[in-house]
Amino acid sequence: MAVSIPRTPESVTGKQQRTPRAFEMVVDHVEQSVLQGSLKAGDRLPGERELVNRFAVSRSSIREAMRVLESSGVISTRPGDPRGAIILPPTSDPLRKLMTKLAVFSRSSLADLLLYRMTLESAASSLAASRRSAGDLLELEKAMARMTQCLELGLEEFSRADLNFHDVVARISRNPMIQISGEAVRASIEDLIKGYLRESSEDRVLMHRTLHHHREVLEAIRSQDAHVAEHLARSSIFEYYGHLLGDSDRLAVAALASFGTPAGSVQ
Amino acid sequence: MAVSIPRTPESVTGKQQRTPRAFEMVVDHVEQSVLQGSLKAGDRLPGERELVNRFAVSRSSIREAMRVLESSGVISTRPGDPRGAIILPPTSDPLRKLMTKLAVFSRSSLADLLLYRMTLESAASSLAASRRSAGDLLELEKAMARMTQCLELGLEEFSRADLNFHDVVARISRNPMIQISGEAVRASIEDLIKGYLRESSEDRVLMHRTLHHHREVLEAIRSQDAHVAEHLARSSIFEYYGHLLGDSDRLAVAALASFGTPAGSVQ
DNA sequence: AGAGCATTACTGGTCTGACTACCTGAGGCT
DNA sequence: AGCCTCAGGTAGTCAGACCAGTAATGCTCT
Repeated sequence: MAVSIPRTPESVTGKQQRTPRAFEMVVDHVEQSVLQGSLKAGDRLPGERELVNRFAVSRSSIREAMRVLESSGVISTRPGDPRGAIILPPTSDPLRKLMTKLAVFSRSSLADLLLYRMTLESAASSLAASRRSAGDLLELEKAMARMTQCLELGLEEFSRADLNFHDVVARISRNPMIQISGEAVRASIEDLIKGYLRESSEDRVLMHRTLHHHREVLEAIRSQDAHVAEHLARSSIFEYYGHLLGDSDRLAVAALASFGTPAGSVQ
Repeated sequence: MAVSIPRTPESVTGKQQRTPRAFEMVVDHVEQSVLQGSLKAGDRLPGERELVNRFAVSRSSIREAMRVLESSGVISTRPGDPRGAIILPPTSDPLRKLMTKLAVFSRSSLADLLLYRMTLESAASSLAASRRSAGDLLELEKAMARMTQCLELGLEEFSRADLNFHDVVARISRNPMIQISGEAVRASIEDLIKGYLRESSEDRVLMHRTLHHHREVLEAIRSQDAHVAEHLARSSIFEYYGHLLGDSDRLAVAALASFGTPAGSVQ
């Protein structure tokens, strides 16, 4: 009998890839199951000890797999829960964390994130205008009302209500990717400028102007004017955050913001 | 003496958050170290057994932390390496993977993905027009040339060259987020329509029309006309993939594609 | 001395078995 | 019905062991 068989016939491929680790098998299998629909959001994974039997690996390996799946937002675990890990619906949370991390590590500027966000918000507004139902309009009005209430509570509360408005618009766009990416970049920007936003005498002016912009966006969505909604969304973000940018960055962001300006109408 | 102290004074915040787990301490500590610069790319972490001493947790917990850090691209490990895990330079790789996963898990329709992609590509083209250098133009020409060569090699090869062109444009936009999201959604779309693209007698027409569109985009970037570049990018994607959509979807996508049409110019 | 090679002393990857704190659901109580 | 208790099983954690693999050490040969 052959004594020493090369682990894999990679001598052929030439691509020296490492021996797959035990936990990777488990991760791949679960991800594939979610992908193929045999595991849906809300479903439960068997307990760790049961997974040990199914995959024929030790509990350590199972647990390492759980950590990886958890960190990419596929599952969630709770100590003591006899029902096992739960499959999560796709959310923006892990994306947000990675985005923030990358933004900080690579020193990518606030301008980069704002450009990305303007792109997404304007698309969301455009789609929302095309697809909004009567009920959606009510939700938007509610979000507007919340912003109005927060006028008195300071910039921080107001910002929260502001973000909520954008969340609603993104939801109405009915495009999961735009929605999730939007949530992630909004949160990431918040993480980054936390602290930069200090009390200022101009806060009231900024908040009122923002409120006005949002009202315009809402009306564009109401009248299902996708193009106007798209344009307004861009400029409104620029108006809100532009003052945080350096001169050169501001110029670049303004250029993108100006796109779609209806010839000789809104300003 | 008090007998039973609440684990944390969260009774105040009301925000019932779970007891931090052992491996999370390790993850946070390493991430903070990288963030604060005390750990730079290329540095080595101590071996797992040494980390057990430093953090006073078991090796299992250390290993779970390693898996999390690995999956978010902070470190890389190799079996048997006596120098310990290595700190990786920040890359967009994990973000791209997560985004791709999200695109697949969210079960977005082709129309959803196309809308998302049109949004990103147009933003990338706009920025590329604003920021392109002379060298960038050369790269774009090279990508164009490759597409021209692939005219003879069939739709599959041509599509690859097409995607490459978009990659180059995205790179020139110099916005990491737009670039990464673009890569992810392009890959997802390819996965989704793989197989749907079958040989057709109209392939040559499609390819030539696409080539023409890309030439227009390139010229807009050359003349630094951001608005035209943005518009052309949208419509060119629609032209390329539109025939794969159902009627209602096609209408919605066309609506977004039409945004920014310069009044009474192109077409 | 310097190049090449076997050895050695670790490493990461995996497994086992144990303990604790905790959650859930069943059954009994009011 | 609603509340409480409690048993069973769970995730989280730990200690200890083994294996396959790496790289630096020290040795040999030239």
